[in-house]
Amino acid sequence: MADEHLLVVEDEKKIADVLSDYLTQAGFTVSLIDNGEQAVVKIKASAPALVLLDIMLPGLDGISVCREVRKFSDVPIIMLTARIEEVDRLLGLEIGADDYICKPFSPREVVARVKAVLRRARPGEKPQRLVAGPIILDEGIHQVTVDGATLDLTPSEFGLFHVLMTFPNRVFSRSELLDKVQGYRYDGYDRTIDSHIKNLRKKIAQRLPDREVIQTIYGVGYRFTI
Amino acid sequence: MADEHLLVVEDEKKIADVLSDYLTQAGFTVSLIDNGEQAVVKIKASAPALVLLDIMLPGLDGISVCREVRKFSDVPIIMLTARIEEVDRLLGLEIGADDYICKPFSPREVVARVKAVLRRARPGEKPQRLVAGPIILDEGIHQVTVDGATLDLTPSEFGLFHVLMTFPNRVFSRSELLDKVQGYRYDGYDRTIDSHIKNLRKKIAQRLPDREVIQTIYGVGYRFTI
DNA sequence: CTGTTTATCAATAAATTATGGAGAAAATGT
DNA sequence: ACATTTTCTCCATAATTTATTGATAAACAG
Repeated sequence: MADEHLLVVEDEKKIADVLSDYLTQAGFTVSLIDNGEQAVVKIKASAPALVLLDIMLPGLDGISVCREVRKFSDVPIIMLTARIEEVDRLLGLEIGADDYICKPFSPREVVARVKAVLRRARPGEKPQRLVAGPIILDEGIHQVTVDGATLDLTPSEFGLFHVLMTFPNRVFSRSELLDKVQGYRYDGYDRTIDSHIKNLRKKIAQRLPDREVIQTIYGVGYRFTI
Repeated sequence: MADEHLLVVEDEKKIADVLSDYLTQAGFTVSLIDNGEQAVVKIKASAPALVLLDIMLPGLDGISVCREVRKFSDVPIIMLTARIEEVDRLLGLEIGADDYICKPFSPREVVARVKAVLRRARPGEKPQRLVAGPIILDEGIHQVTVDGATLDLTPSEFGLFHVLMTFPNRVFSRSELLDKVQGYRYDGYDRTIDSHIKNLRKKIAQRLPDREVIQTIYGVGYRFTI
């Protein structure tokens, strides 16, 4: 098995360690996170192959984490729940997870499910690349290239550009962009987006000096155009 | 956003007020109820578009309210809970809520979730494009095109044209147009609209020289005709 | 013809966005 | 755990865009 990187989000250290042990032994590389906020950040930054996500977490709960993540990534997510009845309810909430495992689970089962989900996720992969003229945004490797040259973007810049590129021509308001990029459990200053846009524009302009790829719609927001 | 009516069931006045403020600002109409019994009656009577329901209530608690309501209505319900652990418990109870938000929550999050639930609940979204002959107004990309050529409109011009185009042939008075476009100001000078109409006409005329798309009804106002 | 309504113009006011930079926060390396 | 680096957020202010207004001319209705 190729060396694939998994992220386990679990606050009970004992469970986390057991999972980590078995998964490592199965040939995966495993990172542990014990809270929701960090999980979202980590997923955005490290783009794991799969996430094992406990529902009960301190701070941002698993359901919210899942929702957040789905705003910027299709990474496979397996939810860990305390009781079987929960699964039905979860399915109704459309949170976008790929599988559910109930506690108490056998490590063997977890490994099997992880492999199953990975197998399922691999072939018909969703468009992990957004292409617009000379610009290519590759979700998988978390990288943007212009005419083949890589742009060195920060996480926020990447997230922002990703949202904009998913809907070319569509205008996004600042608060929409804030929501999509950082999640809505956040009270931020609209104008922070301006700063990121400024830096993003500067980096893009290094490679595409003549074109204004990100346009300002006065009184409304920003949009991306090829 | 269409003017939609929400019901907030919350006994802590401070929280209720904050919620009301933010939701109102987001364009919703909000009613407040501070106890469960009245909530059920109110929901039956006023058929709100969505209910925000605190779990801890004097008298009939939120869970019971939710169950009651589900006997006669599918109105979307978002539960407000004090602790994340409660959500796990609630998920098992199958009370029929559409989403859960834990305190303390940011108003931004609440607004976002309300919109998300409404979006999900809404069957077919409204057409986001208005078409009239060669003229297309696209709300999503905030753009008006005439025969494929883009018009560069200011926010007021766009808003004005949007209102006019929603009801072709209907005459709008100046104060009506002022209200629809800016919503908040009373002290506005009717004749301001004239200026905007002038500029709008000029921009449209560049692409449609022969037709008078915006007509003046002397002593009444303006109307849009194909 | 006369009073009223609308059109146009351009100066000024108001609102929005751009930008640079400082300090905070977060991530990273040791 | 600590120091270093990177990134994020926010603020002040400059630059830009849009809105408003009043004056005046033109069009309209009776």
